[in-house]
Amino acid sequence: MNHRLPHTFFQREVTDVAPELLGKILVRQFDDGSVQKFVITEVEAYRGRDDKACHANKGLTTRTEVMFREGGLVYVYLIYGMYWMLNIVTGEKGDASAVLIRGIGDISGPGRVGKALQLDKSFYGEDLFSSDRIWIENSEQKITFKAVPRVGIDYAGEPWIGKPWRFIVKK
DNA sequence: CGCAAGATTGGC
DNA sequence: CCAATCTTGCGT
Repeated sequence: MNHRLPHTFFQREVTDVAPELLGKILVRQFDDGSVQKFVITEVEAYRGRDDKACHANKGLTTRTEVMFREGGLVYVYLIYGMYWMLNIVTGEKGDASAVLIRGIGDISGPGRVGKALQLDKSFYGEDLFSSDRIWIENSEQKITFKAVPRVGIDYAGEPWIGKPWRFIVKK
């Protein structure tokens, strides 16, 4: 029997949480009551204020405010005016770290993930343990993964570009 | 208050 | 290779 991951699972080092999320089950219950479950297949870690590729590196702003809270919350934002990125806040309060969900089930690409889950700004700050719309369930499924550099962050410069913080499930 | 750019995608 | 489309953050 699956059960939701507790807050303590997320309140750890983001580089530990990210790979462990692979193989876990992302559950979305839509407004009409239907439920869809997806296996998490690809994630990226964004590690707090020091990480120049992380939105929180510019300090606390209206947009990143939720990342500065405790792990276990949802951080969503609109990119390029059309794609909702789904992130999970990790670490202790003030860590400002998060995991970007880049792939679930057969869907690959963070923009398509947001589209499939029908995300919008109302998910900002959603609590993964108490929400009745979106949460993550544990899984005993054993998976193997590979770690490679993140994409789309050339502006961050080294050493951040080289960090192998993009985790992908191996088939 | 105006403007440039973004953790992307898909179409030409 | 570039447009779509809109919020945020920073400069004027």
